[in-house]
Amino acid sequence: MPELPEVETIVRGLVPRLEGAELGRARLLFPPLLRRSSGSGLAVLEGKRVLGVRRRGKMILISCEGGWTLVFHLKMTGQLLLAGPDVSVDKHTRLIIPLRGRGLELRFRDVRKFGFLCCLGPGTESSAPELDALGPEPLETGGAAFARRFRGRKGRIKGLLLDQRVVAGIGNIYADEILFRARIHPLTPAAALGDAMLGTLWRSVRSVLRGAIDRKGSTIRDFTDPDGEPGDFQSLHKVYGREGKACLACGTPIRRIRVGGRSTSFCPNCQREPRRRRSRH
DNA sequence: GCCACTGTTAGCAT
DNA sequence: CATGCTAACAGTGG
Repeated sequence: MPELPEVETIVRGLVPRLEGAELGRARLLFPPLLRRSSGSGLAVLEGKRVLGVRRRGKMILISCEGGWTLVFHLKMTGQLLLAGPDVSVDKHTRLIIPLRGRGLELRFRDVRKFGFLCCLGPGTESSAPELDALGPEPLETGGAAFARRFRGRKGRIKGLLLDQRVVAGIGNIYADEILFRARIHPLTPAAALGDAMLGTLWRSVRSVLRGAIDRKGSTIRDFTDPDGEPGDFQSLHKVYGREGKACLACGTPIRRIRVGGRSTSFCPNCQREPRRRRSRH
């Protein structure tokens, strides 16, 4: 499930123990994980130090000496874990990179194998399509710039929130929570939202994502931080996973529909149906 | 056993 | 360009 708040939680957990660490020899247990690499795979990393760990959208970027950058995407079930070498390695572990002198390993674990890793050489970071196509960071974008990404667009607002090219980092859970907070129906065409509502949407994006980061993310099934600790924002979800339960604002049963193939939960009273185009008669 | 469902997103058809 | 469906994979629950 890792969306922006979960990925941010992972990055914050990695920073103190990864930055400055020297990488050992990587063991790639599931080679298809490595989607893009310049030259000889991960061998180039051995002996290099980690200079920084940061997040871009839902991706984790680990920059190393020599201008090399590791880019992880966790997709549905990926995890980055810090474990002692004595901790058992299960069948879902896809990559192990020892951290020399720290008694720790960085491990990538991914039950469904959707996740990927890119190992980008010096100067190639901006040419990676995975990064290049991403929209702006929602927590670093002002209200006017945010509104501009949506204003006048014909697509449904939920679909646009999920589109990583429009804005980076929002996934299915937080899209529903954001729309509930903004009191916007998920099927509303973006073009039907005036600047006032786009402002409300922008503030909802920020408060929901910040609140979730404060709670260290949502654990629905298997999300954990690098130490294996779950988040607890799921206890504050207003609509996701609450189909049939009473809306916490008005008591109306939460409904679940499908929008663009994605399960979508909302309150039919708080989030009013967009005006349908009426056929003339 | 079978079927539906799951937090992502790339690719392809319409 | 927009929208909608499927696949990639594995596990869970009815």
